[in-house]
Amino acid sequence: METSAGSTNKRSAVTMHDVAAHVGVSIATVSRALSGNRPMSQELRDQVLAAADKLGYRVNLLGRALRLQRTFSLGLVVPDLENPFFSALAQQVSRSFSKSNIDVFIYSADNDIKLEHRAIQSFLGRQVDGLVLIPCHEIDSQANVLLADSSVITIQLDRLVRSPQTRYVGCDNRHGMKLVVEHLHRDVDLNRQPPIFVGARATSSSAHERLDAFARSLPNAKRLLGSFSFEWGQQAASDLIDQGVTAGSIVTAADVIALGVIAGVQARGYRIPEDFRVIGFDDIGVSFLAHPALTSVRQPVDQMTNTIVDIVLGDIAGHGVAPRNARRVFKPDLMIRESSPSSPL
Amino acid sequence: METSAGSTNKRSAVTMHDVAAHVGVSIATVSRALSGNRPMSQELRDQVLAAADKLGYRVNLLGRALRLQRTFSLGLVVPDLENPFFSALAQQVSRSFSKSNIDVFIYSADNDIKLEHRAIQSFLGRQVDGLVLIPCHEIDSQANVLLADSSVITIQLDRLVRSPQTRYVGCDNRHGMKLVVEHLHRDVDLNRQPPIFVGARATSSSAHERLDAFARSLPNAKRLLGSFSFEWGQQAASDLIDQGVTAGSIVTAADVIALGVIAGVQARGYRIPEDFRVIGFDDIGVSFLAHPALTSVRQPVDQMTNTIVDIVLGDIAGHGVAPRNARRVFKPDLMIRESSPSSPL
DNA sequence: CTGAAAGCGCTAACAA
DNA sequence: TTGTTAGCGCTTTCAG
Repeated sequence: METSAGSTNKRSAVTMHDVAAHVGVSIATVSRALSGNRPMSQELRDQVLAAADKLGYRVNLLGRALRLQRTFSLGLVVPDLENPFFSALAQQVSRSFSKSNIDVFIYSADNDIKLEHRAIQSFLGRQVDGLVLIPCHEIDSQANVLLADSSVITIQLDRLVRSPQTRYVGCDNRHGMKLVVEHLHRDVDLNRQPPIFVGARATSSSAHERLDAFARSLPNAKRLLGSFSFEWGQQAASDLIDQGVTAGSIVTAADVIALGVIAGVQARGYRIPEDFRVIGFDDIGVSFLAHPALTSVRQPVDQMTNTIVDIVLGDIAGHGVAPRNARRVFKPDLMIRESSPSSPL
Repeated sequence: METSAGSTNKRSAVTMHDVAAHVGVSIATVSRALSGNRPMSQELRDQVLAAADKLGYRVNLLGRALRLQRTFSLGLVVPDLENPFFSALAQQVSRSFSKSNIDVFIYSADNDIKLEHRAIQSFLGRQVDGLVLIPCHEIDSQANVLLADSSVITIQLDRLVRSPQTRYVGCDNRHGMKLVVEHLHRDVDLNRQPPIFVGARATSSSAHERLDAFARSLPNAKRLLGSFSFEWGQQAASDLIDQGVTAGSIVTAADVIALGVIAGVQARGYRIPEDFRVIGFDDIGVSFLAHPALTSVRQPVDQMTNTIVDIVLGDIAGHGVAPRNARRVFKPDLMIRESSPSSPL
């Protein structure tokens, strides 16, 4: 009576031995019948298949993997699923692999370097065929990335740890920021709406590069640095207005920040884009929530994730893979919308 | 030269045999030293540990799992990670299990019943210790849920497939809607701002229950049904205004819809809450993006996910688990904010 | 075309 | 305390 009440899950699944016994053949025959890539008599195969179906046989992928030294799986470690950009990326990576025979498993590190380590250890221990990492931190994640890379093909996505010898797929952040700056010079009266940068502290490569590119182009512009969050954008807007700023072209390091800025600006009664222009970065995830619609740098996510598929499948097939230090960086586009239109105001 | 260029990942990992040989003991000793739960001499243990460390040994969890018939893993299948409510749920499930020794792996079904099936097959084949499912579809997912439930402890989260005998953890949608209706009766001039429901077609139990509860309480109210998306909310707002509606209390079936309604209403120049009140459901994910802040029914997500942990750990430990048909439903709260304040306008 | 047997890496029962 | 061995479920030589 101490056993589970009402639970009748069959933990001891039916194995190939059961199927073999049922038909009266060897397990080798069952294996061949199921895999289908060895010559054998059609009627025996049909018999085996029927028996497998009848008994409810399901292959134990652990046994197969142990024998094959392949798991047909990929681990994806993301810093935080509540960040809509990362969840959108995760979704897109999954979707790109769904056309292949590789299963993508997502692990959220919850912005915790220890959990990130645990995720990688777990994936490696489970012998994934590849690993895609969006590192939590530009410095602290380095050891984690190297650990992964030493055991299995690993690709960093979006963010890049300081380390020369690891594969990376991402977008050209500097180019994206260049597009933004060109837009400002071309379409904006910068005397009336001077540029202001609301970014994130440089704890990740994307924060780093976007800030850097902006600062080089517009070294005299005001810069505020916080985190990749809505709250920070909101607060930055509030701070600016408290400082007496009543107009400007606010360039942000991410759409989530831009959404916060918009909310903060509007809450204080200013208009977008008449008083403040707002420009985002990423153009993915929830950026469609912005009102007015957000001018933003669109990352070429499809290209990025398809490239990852190519690299991983290439490595598995074993033919001339991207070298270990390959950096595949794609050029983003600027999507001009209402929050910073292409005409001076 | 046809081998991978520059790739030197060691696919053949170091095993217990290597460690054993290095120290000059049997693999059993290595196993005992590493697991640490068998009596053995301290110095030998230290020796083994040192060797394991030196050689870069990492346990192969496939081998262990095959032997133990346990994987210390849980599969979580979500319909769609781009829906911020589901990604927030996934994050919270992960977080709740991070305190345990169970790893949570997330699989996105991309709202596709075939992919959902593949995810479940993959998890079952990989012998997960448990499965948490947010089914894609109230009807079509039934076979998938039953498949899962027949092999391993499985818990449906948030959405419930039509089937009597499966475990479920969720929130009391009818009670949540009741709180909303009470709020309307108590705080709103319903002659000036009559109730309107903007929901989702009843293809999932949550859509179903929320609609049903609203319709029973306010049978004469206008009802519009679409999907769980921002776009639908936006369009519904637009449609209403096109129909000549200029004021109302818009009750939605989800925050994502509410955000769309807010955008749609504001785009047409109406004010919230003076013209239209807007009330959400879930209060999780990106609902903080709303401006004005969104009055919403808050799901008790912590309670829900902690309950899942209890059920799963209980099942694994084998002591008197929740029966197979257990339904654990938690009462939500109404969070009253600016989009529908507690005073008539 | 089919079967016997080895072995992927691990743990635990049994011996010593 | 330590070693030997069986076996978890599978695929694949190697014989027949």
